[in-house]
Amino acid sequence: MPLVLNHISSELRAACQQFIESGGHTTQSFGFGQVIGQIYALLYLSPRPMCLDEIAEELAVSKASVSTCVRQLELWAAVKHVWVKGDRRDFYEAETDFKAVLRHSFLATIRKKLDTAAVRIDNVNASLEKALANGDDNQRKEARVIAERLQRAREFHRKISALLNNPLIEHLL
Amino acid sequence: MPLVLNHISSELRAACQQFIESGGHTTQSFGFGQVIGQIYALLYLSPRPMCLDEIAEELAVSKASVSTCVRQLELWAAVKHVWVKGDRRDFYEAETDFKAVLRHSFLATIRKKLDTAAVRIDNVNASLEKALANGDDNQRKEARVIAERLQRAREFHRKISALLNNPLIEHLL
DNA sequence: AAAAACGTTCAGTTTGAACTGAACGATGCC
DNA sequence: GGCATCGTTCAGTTCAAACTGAACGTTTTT
Repeated sequence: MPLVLNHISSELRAACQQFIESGGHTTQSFGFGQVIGQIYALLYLSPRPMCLDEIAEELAVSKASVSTCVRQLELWAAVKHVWVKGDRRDFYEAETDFKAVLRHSFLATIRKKLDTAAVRIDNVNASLEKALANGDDNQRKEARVIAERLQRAREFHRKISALLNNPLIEHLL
Repeated sequence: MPLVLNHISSELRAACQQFIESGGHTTQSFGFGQVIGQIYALLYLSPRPMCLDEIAEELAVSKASVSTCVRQLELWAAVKHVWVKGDRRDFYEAETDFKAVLRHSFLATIRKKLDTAAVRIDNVNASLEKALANGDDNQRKEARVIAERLQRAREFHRKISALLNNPLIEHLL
């Protein structure tokens, strides 16, 4: 059992496992799986880079999960690929700059969701214009009221996007 | 069929349904169900308060879902209870102040998740102190390194909490 | 060239949460 | 008092996403 955390005291090992479990719980509560948080927490505590098999064995999960999750973490810039000379296995270590991780993962995810929502609202607007053009007077009046509300929703959406892209936020961290 | 949106033109009705569907998709992508977003979108567009049965019929979902989701929306201050005199049914209308909704729903949810994460990290710290007290020299050295990393994680957590509670954010909206 | 090691992929399973349908208690109506 | 209406609750179902196990292609080793 080449467990990375094996040589440390049992109390410390328990603390690390709690931390890893906590990381898994956190990511799961945000809609990403729990394995992804466990992997990041493990790499964050590990004194040296780890390869897929080590991670899988340490966390007792399948290597398939580790493969996909590590790729996702790499997309988020949460882990970095590390080459160990003389070893063709892929080693990974955690990005300890939380701000960078947050920027590439959480905020990026929210931005993406908001963007798809914006596209959908645009489609609504298209339908709305047809309604404004075609209906009779009473219908146009109704349409104008709803158009106004949709306009407000769109404006709010714009404000949220601006807030997420505001560099001030990262300054506050 | 006492559908609220029935008297409007078919084009406008299509636009509303798209908007409702979009709302459902948005809330679902954030981990709340899709019904909750559909209900809010429907009430947001509705010119008059609606009762549970009307909502259920309009969205073609069970009244049980509407009951629980409306209660959740009420917790978030996203919908308001409205009494119609001479009618003992519960009517609801949408809170159109998006900032208030965001404050009570999304941000509150994130704060809550972060708090539970903090509690878990505190537990880790407790285990860590035992490790620092008990082990031999080498183990204490290891523990100090990990303790430092946990300290950084905790510090970052504190910053995030501060950011979420920073009134400046709501100012930016 | 054969075999072993490594990472990826994909179909299948598991799991957890959303959603439903039916039963229930409460409240107003006749 | 009997009956209908309304909202809630809870066990059961459905459904989607996470996760797994096995197969595959590629690269290295002997």
